[in-house]
Amino acid sequence: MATVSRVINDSGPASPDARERVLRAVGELDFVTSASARTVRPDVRSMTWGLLVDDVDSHYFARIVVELDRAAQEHGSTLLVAVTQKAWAREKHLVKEMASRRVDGLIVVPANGDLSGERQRQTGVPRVYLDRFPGGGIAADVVTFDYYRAVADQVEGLWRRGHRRIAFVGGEIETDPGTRRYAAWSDKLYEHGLPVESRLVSVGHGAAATARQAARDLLATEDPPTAIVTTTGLLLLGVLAAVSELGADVEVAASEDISAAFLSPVPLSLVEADIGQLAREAVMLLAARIDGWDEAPQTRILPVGHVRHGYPEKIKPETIKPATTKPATTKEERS
Amino acid sequence: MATVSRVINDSGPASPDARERVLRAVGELDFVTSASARTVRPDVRSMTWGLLVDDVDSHYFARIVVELDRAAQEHGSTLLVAVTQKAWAREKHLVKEMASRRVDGLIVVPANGDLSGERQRQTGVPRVYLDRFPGGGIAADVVTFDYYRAVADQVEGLWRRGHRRIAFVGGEIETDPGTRRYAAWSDKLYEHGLPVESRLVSVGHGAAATARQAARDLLATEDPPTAIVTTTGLLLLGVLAAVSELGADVEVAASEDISAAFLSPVPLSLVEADIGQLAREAVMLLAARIDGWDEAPQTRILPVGHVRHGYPEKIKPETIKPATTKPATTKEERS
DNA sequence: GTGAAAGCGCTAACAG
DNA sequence: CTGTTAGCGCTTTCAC
Repeated sequence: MATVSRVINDSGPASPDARERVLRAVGELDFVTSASARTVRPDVRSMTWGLLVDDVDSHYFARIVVELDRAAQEHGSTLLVAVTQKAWAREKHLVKEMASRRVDGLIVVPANGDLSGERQRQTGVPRVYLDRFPGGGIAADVVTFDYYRAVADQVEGLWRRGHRRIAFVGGEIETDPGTRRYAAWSDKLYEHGLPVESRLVSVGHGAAATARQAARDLLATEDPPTAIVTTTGLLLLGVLAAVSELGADVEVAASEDISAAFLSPVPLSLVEADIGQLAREAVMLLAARIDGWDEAPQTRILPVGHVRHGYPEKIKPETIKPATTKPATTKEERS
Repeated sequence: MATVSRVINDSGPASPDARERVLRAVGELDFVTSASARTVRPDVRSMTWGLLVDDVDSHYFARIVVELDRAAQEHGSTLLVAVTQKAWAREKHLVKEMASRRVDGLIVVPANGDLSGERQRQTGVPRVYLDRFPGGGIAADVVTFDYYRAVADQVEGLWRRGHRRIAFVGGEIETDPGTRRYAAWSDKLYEHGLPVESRLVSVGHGAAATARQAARDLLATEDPPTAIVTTTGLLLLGVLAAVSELGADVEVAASEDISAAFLSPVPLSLVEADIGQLAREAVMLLAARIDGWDEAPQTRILPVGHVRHGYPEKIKPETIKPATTKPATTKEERS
């Protein structure tokens, strides 16, 4: 038995004859060693990492899976993915499940369902949070993009191009990264003395259909926005559906890239995030933690770029209304 | 020790006192049983299934992951996903890896890299192939959609709407499901006595960019097609990019659904596949195999629906050329 | 260069 | 109801 182990793992001496006999038998029997048995001992690495994703339906998360898989592979580890379906209970369950499988480390896109601090209960497995702050005020390693700056820059751009009524269509703003995006939008408006009116805001959307209805409603008012800032690719599609259906003349900005952006009927500015870099940063951090590195929890906020579609020839200056001369509404009016 | 095991798994008697003490200790220590240790014995089920996907970048595969995850969960198993990156070598490696992790069964979207029959070497793990025939002429359980019929119906529809020059822009046609789609297109054209000219065909595309160029080239000929049949969402985006850039007046059909379909500048007909059903069928089959069911390998070819966008008001009949009166070219002329 | 043996964490079988 | 024990497949240590 010991000889077989030594041959298979190339971990010790074996005579050419023994080696050959072992390898032949392995071939004939299609023998695969049991990772389970090997990792019974708590002191051995399983060379397996776990990734817990929210939901892989979105193109963005799909890319995260692919990039992390590649990064893990480069590191010599296998990545096992499980889907939390945006459910906090399921995330908790899967963390245990992964811990039970003796993964060396865990990369988690937090479900953000329960921020009561419950997340505190860390299992011993090293963990890096991806894309979102885990909430509950817990200190942990986090790698994410600079969504605040991304949205702030977009709003700034819209302002410079003359827009004075800029609406916001977003998802959940009580949890990250919705919080950051919403804050960027409202801070920028406030900074420029623009009214942060509640009728320019529609949030809490989780599907394209409701975002579409929201955009429709926004555009149907008597004083419609000349630009709409939205967040995920999903919501963007909803907004674009409304825009194209009404033939509305607005600019649109969103925080994710979509592959069909070139079909947009209106000027569109999107955020271009280097997901490969996100993955590499997370993997580097995780690998260090697994190796016992125990500095204080790290926060890495990666910069993003912007892409623009349908600029500038499609912009019709006459459709952009001049700035209102009314003073800006007070901060209290924010919804 | 035995009592602890019994309490944790609720698998035998334990006094209220013992139970309470055990549970308290578990809580305090954040104790998680080791799935590795439990599954050292080959006769126990790990209640874990493996899913090997090609590449999760495409929206279509992302949906497969989500649906299978849901189906596995309903069955009481956890799904572990790994990405083969369309590489046959990696698929082989990951099958071993999964087998080593003692998954109860495997759902594989075959990478189709090497059809030399190597795939024959089945490890003992029950396996169901998803979406594509594994190739190499091997007999195995397969669950897939009826891509032949899907494309045949689309071509038939185009014919009925008067199209007589119908091009094909596809991916790899030597392997499934490209083979089936290409065959459907060419069979239908042949059936209607239309020329299956090589200049109406451009295949082998794996990215939107090359499909775009191909569509550009097709549309730039002196006798351009009035309709383009394409396959995946990726290629469709390429084709739509060319169409919208040239302002071409063609109909387009594709075998996948894309969420931005409503933005299409031209009439578009897409295949609508019930991925939930695909997942459920695969899971049902796999569960049966795991339970020892050993009938002959099954092939399930699921029917698909069609969705149409931009019909019928956008169709301008005068742009559709009448049928050529020349006799159809011979079958030999197919490329 | 090889083999015997211990021990990883767990559960099933059995004895008390 | 509880505790002892064997054994799952593997690697490591140690003696030969």
